[in-house]
Amino acid sequence: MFISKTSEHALRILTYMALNYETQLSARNLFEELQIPKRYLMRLLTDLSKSGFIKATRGRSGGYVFARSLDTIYFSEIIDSVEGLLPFEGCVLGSSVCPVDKPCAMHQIWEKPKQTFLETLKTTTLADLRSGKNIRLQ
Amino acid sequence: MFISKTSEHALRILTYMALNYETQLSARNLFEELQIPKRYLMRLLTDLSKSGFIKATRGRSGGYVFARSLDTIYFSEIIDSVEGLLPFEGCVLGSSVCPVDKPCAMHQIWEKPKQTFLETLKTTTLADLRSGKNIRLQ
DNA sequence: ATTAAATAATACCTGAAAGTATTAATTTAT
DNA sequence: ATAAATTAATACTTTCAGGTATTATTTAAT
Repeated sequence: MFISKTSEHALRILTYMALNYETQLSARNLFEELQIPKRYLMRLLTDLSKSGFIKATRGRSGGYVFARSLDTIYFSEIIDSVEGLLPFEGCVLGSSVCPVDKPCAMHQIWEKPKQTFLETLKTTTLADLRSGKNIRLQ
Repeated sequence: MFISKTSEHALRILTYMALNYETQLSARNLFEELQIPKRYLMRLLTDLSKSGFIKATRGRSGGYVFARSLDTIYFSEIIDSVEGLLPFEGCVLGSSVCPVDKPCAMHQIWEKPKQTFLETLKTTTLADLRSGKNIRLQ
């Protein structure tokens, strides 16, 4: 729950790569480290290439490295590219159930933690993991 | 996402019932108000009966009323009975991926909003909806 | 007694996400 | 040139939450 398994995998892949961004990593390397189902992992890597986060080198000594600077890749963008951020931005009970003029019972309960979560996602980059800089919490 | 559709339905059912707790409501009544798929709604009502939140009266003038006082029913208990609270209490990337001694990349990001959310769930009852008392946000 | 209107139990269906399989394309080492 | 090691594309399979269908049971009005 909370985030899809696919987003979960994507985050694990990219955060691991971020902590080792100097080195090109192959699908095999990542599989050994992350234990994400191999074929699924390979597909996700291709997806992440297409999305422009990483770039692939094919052929015998191929593998993946980041296509962009780490400090430009926000956690929000990663989730957004995989499953979209919209579901996180609406109310827990969905926007149709929770119109602005008559908020649902969960609205207040969810509003604050949601904002905190989204804010952090939108202000934290992969570079923040490396720098050891404390991740901003609110 | 975030909470399952089934929890979503359960919350909508119980919060609506809470705002009308004086009156016995049938599945038909609730269907007309909530537009949850009829047969699914009926099954959920049976589940909520078994869980002890509401009690059913069968037969011609049957329907549902609360089985317990509203101020004893916490939002956390509702979600817990439907899908369990555990997934909400662990880390975003799952506890196997995020061991205590080596927290995952998302751990810090999620920790604070998670606590706020859970705290509110655990301290808010259905009675708080009726009383109009401001729901505690942190 | 019969019928209508309600809940209960249980088995089945469906669509989408997660995961697998197969084959093609690319590159480098030999 | 050939083979080995990699990524790419695409189609297939599996699983499960969400939703349906069917039939049984209970109760009250007539």
